[in-house]
Formats: sequence, C-alpha cells, structure tokens
Amino acid sequence: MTDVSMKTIERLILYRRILLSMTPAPSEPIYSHSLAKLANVNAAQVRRDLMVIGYSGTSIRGYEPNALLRALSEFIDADEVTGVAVVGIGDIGRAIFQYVKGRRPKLQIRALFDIDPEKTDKIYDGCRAYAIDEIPSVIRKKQITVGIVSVPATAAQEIANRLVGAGVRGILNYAPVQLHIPEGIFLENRDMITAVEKVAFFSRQSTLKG
Amino acid sequence: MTDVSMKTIERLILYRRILLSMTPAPSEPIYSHSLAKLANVNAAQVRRDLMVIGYSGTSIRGYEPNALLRALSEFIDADEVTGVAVVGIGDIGRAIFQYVKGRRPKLQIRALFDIDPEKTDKIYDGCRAYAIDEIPSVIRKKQITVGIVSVPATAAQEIANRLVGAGVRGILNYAPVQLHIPEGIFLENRDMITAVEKVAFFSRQSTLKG
DNA sequence: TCATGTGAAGACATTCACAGCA
DNA sequence: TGCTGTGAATGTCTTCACATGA
Repeated sequence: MTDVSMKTIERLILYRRILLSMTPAPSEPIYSHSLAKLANVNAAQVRRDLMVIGYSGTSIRGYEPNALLRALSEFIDADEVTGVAVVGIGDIGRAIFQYVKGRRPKLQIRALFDIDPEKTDKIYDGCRAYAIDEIPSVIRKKQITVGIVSVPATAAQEIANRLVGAGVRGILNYAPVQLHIPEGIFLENRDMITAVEKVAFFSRQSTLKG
Repeated sequence: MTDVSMKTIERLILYRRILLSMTPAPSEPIYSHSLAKLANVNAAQVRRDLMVIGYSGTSIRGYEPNALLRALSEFIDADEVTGVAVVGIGDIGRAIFQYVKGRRPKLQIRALFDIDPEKTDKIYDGCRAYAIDEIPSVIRKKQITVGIVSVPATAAQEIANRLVGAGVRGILNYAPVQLHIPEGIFLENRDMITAVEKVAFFSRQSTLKG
C-alpha cells in the first residue's frame, strides 16, 4: 500500500462520511469545490487528497458520488473486517461501542473487557464482556487487531502492554496518560482533558483577536 | 498573546500533564531528553516548544520541575477560570464531565444541557442540567466560553448554532458530522468513529510493513 | 466555459548540529 | 563534560495557478 499522511487519511475518512450522509446518493456529480465546502477545506486540497486513492473523475466534470464513495471505501477499508476490542466498560467504552456498532461494516467490535467482575461474563447488545486476564486468548481467537483503551490513567499502560502482547497492531488511547509501546504499533491519543484544554486555549485567542 | 501552532500547544499541554503526574514533584532538574522520552518526542522539539513559553532554564543545567510547571500553566491557562458547558448528557457527555471535573482548576464545567426532560432540572454531582431552550440565558449568565457538543449527529449543527449565538468562542465537537460555524470561532472535532477508522487503517499499514 | 490534475511555490513543522555556558 | 538555546537544513503539508480536456 502506498504511504499516505495522517492528515490525508483523516480527510479521506471525512469525505467518505460526508458522502455516506447524503441519502439518497445524489445523481448529480459532486465537485471538488462543493466537497471542499462541506468538509471545511480548500478545493485544491480535496483534489490532491483524491489523487492518492487513484480515483479519477472519468473524464467527466466533477466526481460521480457513488463511484467516489466506492473508491474511498476501497482505499480506507481493509479487504477483511477489522476486529476491535474495547477495554474498560465505563462511559467512554460504552460511547465508542454504541457509536461504532453497526455503523461501519468493515469495523467490528468483537470483545469488551473490564476489571470489574460485575460487568464481565455478560453480553451487551450482542458483544461479550470478558475479564482482563482473558485478553491474550480472546484477542487471538477473535483475530482482533485494534485495541481501544478506555480505562483509568493508572491502568492504561498495563492494559496497553497486554494488548500489544496479545498481538494488536494499533491502539486508540482515551486515557489521559502517554503510553509507551513498541515501534511499529500504531498509537492514537484522544484524551478528553487535553481536548478541552486545547479548545479553551484557542477560544481565548480568538476572543483576543476580535 | 504570541501566536502558537496547534501542534505546539498540544505538546505543551502534554508536558504539563506529565509534570502534574509526577507526585511529589522531583527535586532533581528535568532534562529536555527525559521530558522528550516521556512525551514520545524529540529533545530538540521539547526545547523549541519551551522557547515559546519564555521559560529559560535559569542558567542551570536542565529545567526545575516546579518552575517549569508554573511557566507552562501560566502560558496554557487564562487568568480567569474558563467556563464550559456540555450539551448532551449521554455516555460521552458524562465521560467528559467526570474526567474534567475537579482535575483542572482553570476549567470549570458550569452547565449541562439535554433535550430529555427526564434529565434536566437536576443537579449532577454539583452541576445543574438545563433544557436546550435555556442555552442563551445560561451561557451568558454563567459566562461560558467553551461548548462541548455530545449530541447525536442530527442535532449537532442546531446545537452549535445556539452555542455560537449565545456567545461561546470555541466548540469541541464529538458528533460525527462536520459543523459549519462562523470564522473566528474555534472548532475541534473528536468524532470517535473517525478515530477508530484511522487506527484501523494505520494498524493495517504497520502489519504490512512488518 | 468551467472543472480536474498537478508542477511549483509557499507556509509550516521537525530535526540537526553546534556555539556557548556552568 | 553535558546541557540549553537556536540558526540553518530538511521534511511535510497546503495552496496557487495554469495546462488540459470535455
């Protein structure tokens, strides 16, 4: 696979979400300008991003929405379904589970984990919750490659170690702590406190500027 | 205020979090190298970032942890406490409320909002929940400048409009939809579906590479 | 005419590498 | 010696601007 920048992938995912949200799919072609407006980016940016997915407007003016959607999905998704596990059944864990479940056919949350015995060995909305000790066996058996860490900060590193040990290739970390994981494993941090602090900072800036 | 890049602010916030997590504060100086390691960045990056906050290692070798923490906080925080509102008391709304509450003295969640009458006119852990119609009056009265959108995608734009109309200067959007808001209002998107898709994509890449 | 695709410029971010200092 | 602070180099991302095509 050709290598793509982080920023580009984020936008490609955004373009796809925009197209998915157009129901029914418009029969009119969509222009780089219109997509750009919907995505809050520059039109040249859209065209440059679309270059990497190898979809070309078929000598037509603009892009054919269905074909573009197909091309985006082909690029963004793996051939097989990606197995995902959520560790920590708190508010964040539940939120992710609810948001992702059934919304993306190529992403499947196949297991939940929690330290609290009250929460484990149950089935939530079609997905089973396991004890932390079962991480290695379940991750392997269910071919899970993405782990989501939604446990308290103090437990996060230990959970990350176990996930990596069990073979996940990427971690999405919601705990407010910097994880240290081996080279080659993808890590994305989404700490909510940091997010609020950042918005607070730039809100102040915009106030000062006028 | 000097203008700082998004990336730099994110790292400054991270450095502060790292220092805050060291309790008790170490009496030894901390070096750019050690902070870099903890933050998963390059040492030169740390030094360059610290340049912008105007803290200098006082002709000492390394940085004095307490002084650095103070300098970081002075830069990151406003003088006054920043008022925050959370709209949408679902899993995400609750998660943010719980995470932020009491953890950052300069960030105060002053109001919750929800469309469901069952959830409003109650006090959750010291913070009152209001109906959506009360956004304008409450935002103004409580001097709220940051709004967090944790409602379903279909409602998000309408909520954003009301928040902006009421005077907030920044929005943190957890809904999986692109908001359109006036120039000058800061917007940060944190959609969870996009996050999982991104991690899934790069996990696959790392697998292929080896 | 009007939109795409893209070379080239420009803006921005990271890293190197070293002078200077204690 | 071993650190910081920073000029300069490098690397990455965004935007301009225009040739090309229908």
